[in-house]
Amino acid sequence: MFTSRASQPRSILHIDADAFFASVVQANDPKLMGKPLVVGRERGIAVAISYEARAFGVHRGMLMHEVKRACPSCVCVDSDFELFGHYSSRMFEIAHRYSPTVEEYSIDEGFLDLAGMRRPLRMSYEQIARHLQAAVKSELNIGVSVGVSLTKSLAKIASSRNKPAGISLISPQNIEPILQETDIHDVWGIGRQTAAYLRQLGISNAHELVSQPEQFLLRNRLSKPTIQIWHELQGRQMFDITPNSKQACKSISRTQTFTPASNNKDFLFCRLLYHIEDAFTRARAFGYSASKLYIFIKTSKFQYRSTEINLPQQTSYPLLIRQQMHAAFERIYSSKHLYRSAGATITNFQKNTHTQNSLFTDAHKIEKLKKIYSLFEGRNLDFGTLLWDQARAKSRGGGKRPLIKARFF
DNA sequence: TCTGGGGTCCTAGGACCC
DNA sequence: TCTGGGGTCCTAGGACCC
Repeated sequence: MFTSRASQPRSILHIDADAFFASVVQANDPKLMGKPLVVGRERGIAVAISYEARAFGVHRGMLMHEVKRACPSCVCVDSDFELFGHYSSRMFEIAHRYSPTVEEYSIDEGFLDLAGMRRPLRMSYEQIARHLQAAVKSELNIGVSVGVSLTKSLAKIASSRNKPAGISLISPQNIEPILQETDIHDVWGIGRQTAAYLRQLGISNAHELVSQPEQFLLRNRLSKPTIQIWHELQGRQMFDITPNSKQACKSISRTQTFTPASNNKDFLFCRLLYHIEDAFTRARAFGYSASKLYIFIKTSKFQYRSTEINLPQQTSYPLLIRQQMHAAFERIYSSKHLYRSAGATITNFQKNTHTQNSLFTDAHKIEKLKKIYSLFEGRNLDFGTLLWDQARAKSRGGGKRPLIKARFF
């Protein structure tokens, strides 16, 4: 195996599926192969677009009726995340044949550590890339683009150079012209804000960034991630490959936009409760309890008002903490604004090994709550939904018969 | 591009303590 | 009692990613 990897130059491969969702749908239904296709019908906006549809000018975020206008022959389908997940797992299974160290970065892209792999595989890096690409094509019938370079950031640039079905290697010999061709905003981790700031400083491509001395970055107060990227683009590895054993997520969020925007206090609070319940339902499915919540409401001008709630103890049942939730909501709500969405994130998870022994409630009460919750879960209902329905009925003036009479807040 | 949903990580500034 | 300097923790909010 690999003993002294640290002394070897790093070599990282980035694999990125081409139009993944659309490709999977096509691979799964050969009649659709080669046809313009859009995934995401259920939400009314195009989420994934096949290359055939892109040729008609269809792009991400387009409304479905606009898609139909731009490309009448376009086939539109719903997302099928089970199917996508299945193809994703198989793609990463294939990737594991070429390296024991694979990071599943997202459903459709990943990183492989290739250091030390040329000899056991009896292949050059370029051959490894070609074999991997060919294996995915022949076994799954989906196209991937592959980039190989010294760091994750450079490998990302490499894989994006010749999409679709591209293969690209960035070595110390060809690095400079490639960075010159790479717009600063196309560098992984440089978003709109940082790109705009860098342009102000006279930096518009990746090469201009790496040509600056570190002092320049410090003087201009660029953030830690930007400085890490600056190192990465020069071949110095800052971002490790972290093989994910598919375990723990760190937080669970739920949010939804509503129309029209509203400043109805009850309605907003009920939306929050609904999302908190939903997040906890998910957490319970993982066997998690949480001790920190974030709640936020977003104004019609896209400004966030948020706050956090720290619980004295892990919980799986948010009904136990509704006083804290209401107090937190009072901190962020102002009747002066209209709000377009509300959401919640729960975090600081612990695996539930045994039932929580209580500080602020007793075991009997928890057992009772569990029963109530399981009843709701079985019926696809929860307190949040009921409260929301109640608030909606109220805001329509039809609040004669509240679904729940209890005083929650 | 007038903007959906689910994530992760970083930072500035205040509170608090020594 | 007043003051300065520094460390740490917490919170709100940004920025970015897919």
